[in-house]
Amino acid sequence: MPPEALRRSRVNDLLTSTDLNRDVLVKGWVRTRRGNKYVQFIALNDGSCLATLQVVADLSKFSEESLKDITTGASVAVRGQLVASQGKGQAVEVQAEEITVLGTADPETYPLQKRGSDQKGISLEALRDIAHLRPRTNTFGAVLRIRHALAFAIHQYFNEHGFYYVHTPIITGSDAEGAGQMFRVTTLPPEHPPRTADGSVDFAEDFFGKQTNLTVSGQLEGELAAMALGQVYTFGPTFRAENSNTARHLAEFWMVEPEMAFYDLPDNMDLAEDFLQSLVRYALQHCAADLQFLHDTYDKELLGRLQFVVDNQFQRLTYTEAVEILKTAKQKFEFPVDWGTDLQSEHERYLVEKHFKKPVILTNYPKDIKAFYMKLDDDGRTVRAMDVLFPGIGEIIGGSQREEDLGKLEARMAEMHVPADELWWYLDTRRFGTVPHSGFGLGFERLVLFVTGMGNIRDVIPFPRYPKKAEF
RNA sequence: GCUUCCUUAGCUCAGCCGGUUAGAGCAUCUGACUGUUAAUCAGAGGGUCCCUGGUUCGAGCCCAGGAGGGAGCGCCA
Repeated sequence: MPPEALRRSRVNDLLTSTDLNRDVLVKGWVRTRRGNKYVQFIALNDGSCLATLQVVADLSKFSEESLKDITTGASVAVRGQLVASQGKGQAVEVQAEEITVLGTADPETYPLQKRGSDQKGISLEALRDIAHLRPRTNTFGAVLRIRHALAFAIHQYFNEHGFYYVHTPIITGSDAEGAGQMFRVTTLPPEHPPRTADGSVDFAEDFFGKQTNLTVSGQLEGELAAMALGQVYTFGPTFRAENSNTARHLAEFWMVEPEMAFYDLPDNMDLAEDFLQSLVRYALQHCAADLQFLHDTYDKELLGRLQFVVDNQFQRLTYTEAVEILKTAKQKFEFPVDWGTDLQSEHERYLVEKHFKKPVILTNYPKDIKAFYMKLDDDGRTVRAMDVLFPGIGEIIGGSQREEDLGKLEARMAEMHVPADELWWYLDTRRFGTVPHSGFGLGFERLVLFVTGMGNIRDVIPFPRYPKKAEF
């Protein structure tokens, strides 16, 4: 077969191949090159897996000069024989016949040189400054493959359970969704915007003829779709203009929001629990090598923790019961626990990591600390809210049964100063054929954070956006 | 936004009580070595000590302001 006819093989396929002693073509990026003047070894990675393929260059076939540009980070195409490895450490290797350098990487300026024998490489913080190159590291390759697998598993889960994927708008005309500060979307000139008679900016002149923002949630539109399709979900970008500086917040993140007609709160909890367990199980089954690497490198309890979540039921209890546990806890808290105030993250951590030692679903929060659309309990004091709390992450899911009674919903909106006239279309769902329904929001990066065991949410999204950072 | 810590070579970090010419490991470069495995061995090059100002005979070190980053908290997913 002439070399031109050879199809490129992926590194992952070659490493697992038992079809040896054949011509192969591989292309990828050089991780390291080592050897002597007689034989050189090139570790080649193409992103198809964590491992590298060993390419052997016999110096009787290659001049030292021709290998000079094969440095860490360079891209190459290799044609050669796939053979059983002569050395230890790998089953197969490629005896190179021909190596073409596709792109060089100047060793003096390419920042991702191999790690030293002291094991100290470039820190995760330093890698954030070169986020355009960090996918080439073992860590970010593993994280991005796991991130992909989880996104795929989400679509697969919902598809298999009769949910429809709906696309809710990114630009929204209402700022009444109540989930935090919003980013304004405008085409008005920032220097001299048109003004109304009273001097304020005249948004009637703006692109949409009104003030518009980036969405903070697709939930309200998701509810509209659920009132026709039954079970739906959204999976899209979400924007919060909060000045949040933590390892668990981003200004731009991806959120999964299922919304189900005819689901009450227990149905909602059942779905959330099965959903999360299925996703973690999927990652364990399909990302074993990448997870093992992250386990060995960063977090020796990662695999045990993931398996535990899959194997054990989540602990369900009401907010009121949680407050009782916290009040009698021997642990000293910085903030006092009082019925009616929201739990601090130290309280949530105690419940999850110390008291129950498993994921917790807290329900029936006081109505005054939750959103207007949550269904009021019969006692009139609490609402049918649920927060799923995970170890190390805190709140990974927030959801509720929605208030389906028009009168009660309007009363809650009035109480909480939510402008009902702007949400006339939302209220129409309660006006025409209203049904009990529920839903929740899963922070996708928080899921990736949990599954990868990474410590900072900025390291589980390719190009993180947070206060003072929109590079790349 | 608040609290707190940090910023010294490409990277990870030392740097004593304020005292001569700024230190290590890794990386890079050069050389050696017939199958390496984070190769090994020998040598070399590499510095705006984050910035600005101040104190001092003398500042990487002390003081003030600024910038950037980490961790914790709040907001939440």
